[in-house]
Formats: sequence, C-alpha cells, structure tokens
Amino acid sequence: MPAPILSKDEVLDRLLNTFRDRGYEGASLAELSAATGLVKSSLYHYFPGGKQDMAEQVMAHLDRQLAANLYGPLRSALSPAKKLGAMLDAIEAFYEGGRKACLFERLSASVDRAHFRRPLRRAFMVWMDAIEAICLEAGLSKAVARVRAEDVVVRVEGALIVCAGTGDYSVFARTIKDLRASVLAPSRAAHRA
Amino acid sequence: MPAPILSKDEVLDRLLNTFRDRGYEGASLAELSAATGLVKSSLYHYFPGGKQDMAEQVMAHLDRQLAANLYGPLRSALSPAKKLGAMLDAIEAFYEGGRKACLFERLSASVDRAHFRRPLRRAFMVWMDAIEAICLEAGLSKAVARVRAEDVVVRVEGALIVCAGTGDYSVFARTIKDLRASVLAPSRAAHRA
DNA sequence: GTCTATAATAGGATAGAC
DNA sequence: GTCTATCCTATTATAGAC
Repeated sequence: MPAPILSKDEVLDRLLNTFRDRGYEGASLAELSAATGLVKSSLYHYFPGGKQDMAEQVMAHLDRQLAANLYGPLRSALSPAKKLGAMLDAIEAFYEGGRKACLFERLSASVDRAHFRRPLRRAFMVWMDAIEAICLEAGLSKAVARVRAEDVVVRVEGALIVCAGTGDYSVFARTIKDLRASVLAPSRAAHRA
Repeated sequence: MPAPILSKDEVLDRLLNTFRDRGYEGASLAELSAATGLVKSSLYHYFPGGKQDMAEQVMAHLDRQLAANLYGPLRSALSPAKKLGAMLDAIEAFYEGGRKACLFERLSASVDRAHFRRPLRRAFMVWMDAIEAICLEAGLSKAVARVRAEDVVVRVEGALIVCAGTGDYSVFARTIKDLRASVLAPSRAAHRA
C-alpha cells in the first residue's frame, strides 16, 4: 500500500496544466497519467467519474486558488487602481504572457461542454463580478462597470486566441497594457491613444 | 459508380460546420460522415490525408469564401465607415450572434495545431490586414490602424468565448455594437461611452 | 465516386492483487 | 492508494467490389 506520491492539490495542478495545454478532448488518460505520475487506475481512485470528474474537480480547484490568491486579496483596502493592477499582473503571470491557454475556454469548447455549463458560467461570472466591483469602487456607474468588466474578460480571452493563432505574443502584452490604462477611466471621456 | 451527391464545396461547407460545432478532436469521422452523407471511405476519396487533410481543405475553402464574399467587396469605392459596417454585418451573421464558434480558434486550440500553424497565421493576418486597410483609408496612422485591427479580432474572438462560457449572447451583440462606433474614431480622442 | 467490410489502434474504464 | 492486467468500444484508416 504505497503512500500517495503527490498531494491531491499537486495532482490537480498537473491535471490543470494538461487540460490547458491539450484541451479536454486532446488530453487522453495516457497523458493525464503521465503528467501526474499515476497510472490510470490510480486516477480513477481520485476521480471515480473519469475524465469528466477530473475536469470538474480541476475547475473547483482553480476556483479555490483564485479565491485564495486573487479575489480574496482584492477585498483589501488598496485603491481600485492598485487592485486592477494586481489582477492584471496575476493574469499576465497565469497566462504566461499569452503562451498558456485558459482552462475555462478549453472546457467551454469541449464536446462535453453541457456537463460543465454551470461551473463554467459561475467561473466567468465570479471573474467579471470582481472586476465590476473594482470599477464601482472607482466611481463608475453600475451599467458602465458591468460593460467594462465584460470587456476585460472578452479582451483577455480574445488575446489568448489571437496569440495562439498567430504566434505573435505582443498582442497579449499590448492588450493588458491597454486594459491597465483604460478600464478605470472616467466614462464618456477619452479612452484610446 | 454513383455520381457525387454533393459538390465538393457543399461537402466542405458541411465539414466546416461540423468542425466549428464540435472542434477538431471532437469531430469524429463518424460525425463528419453523417454531416456530409458520405461514408468514411468516400471521405477518404476526397481527403486522402484523413482528418488533417479535411481541416486543411476546409481552411482553404473558407479563405476562398472570405476572399470572394468579404475581402473582395471591401476593395470597392464605399466609404471606410460603410466597409467596416459591412464587415461587422458579415461577422454577426457568420457567427450567428455569438452562437457559432470560429474555425480558426478551434484549429488553433487543437492538438494538431502545429500542422495548421501556417494557414492559421495567414488567416488571422489576412483578416487583420483587411481591417487595417479600412482604418488607414479612414485616415488613421499606420500604428493606430494596426492596433485597432488587432483589437477587432481580439474582441470578436473573446466575445465568442465569453458567450460560449456564460450562455449570455448579449456580450457579442454589445461588442459588435461598440466596435461599430469605435474602430474608426479619430485617435487620441473619445472612444467609450 | 460511392459503397460494404474489416483491420489496427487508441481511448476510456474496470477488476482485483497487494 | 497504487499497481498489473484486461475489457470494451470508438476511432482512424484501408482494401477491394461495383
């Protein structure tokens, strides 16, 4: 009865990376097994529901990580501008400047997307709600704050696609830079260079 | 020796739709066969290289369609504003208001993405070049035109992801509406409501 | 140019030992 | 909790008739 090699969190981190790199269909059990160092049967011990179960638990894992390391700290006394800056720093790091894909995008595009609909919708909503809260704190109206929050997520996700498609990662850097300057700008005022 | 049921273009249209709906890995030969009404062996007659060959030919097919129906007409004497409007009309129709995915995104995210790299990069570049040309014609500087062109593609692709993830298609409509108003706006001037 | 039939393999999943 | 061994099905792909 060997002891666990990796903690559950470490296993989930490895699975997260594999799903991001290969996509849901693209990540075979053989690859998920190699990434974790666990043979298939061991994976089924952790994830009785198979690959769907893995994806669901990986989403929940990422939700917890984001709540602890990103959304939590955002409830501090920092200025809205500093909070936005911190979020965009985290986004640049997490996506490695546009080189790593978004788990939620990968699962949204999967054939099993119907199974993941609720947690996916929730994940996008939590993200947008956090940005909206910063915008409101900065004095923007509710309507403008919501649109700005949606726009941040739209542009981050879009930049990831364009970078993956073109191989030109400057698009991601430029998009983040533009968001830093524009998201909290007063409404009906100048926004673009 | 039965005659062909569908023209090659019709077959390519059906395959295009299947790849958009199911993704590259998600689209099995069984589904591609059902979508075209051709049994697997017949598909191999048209596409000796199998699924990769199908994806490559579908990309080339879409390139031709876009050149004929979108980029071609854009070389007319219409005003830049009308050209942009026509492109955004076509985008709204092609993506069915955010309900249908982008082929290029699907293939960029596939496990075989390395095989499709060149045509994918080309497809994104041709799209952005067309937008850039409209921006230049409207009097924007080269640098601003390029950034605006990248931004259009980023926001369209991102809106598709957010719509798929949240099920809220108003994001796509709002994004297109915002692009209609902002892409050709004079630089360093007001841009956002 | 389309078909039926089949091969060959990879995929997800399970049983049961230790 | 991890392993070896196996099962079953789906998947890609090919052969060859008409």
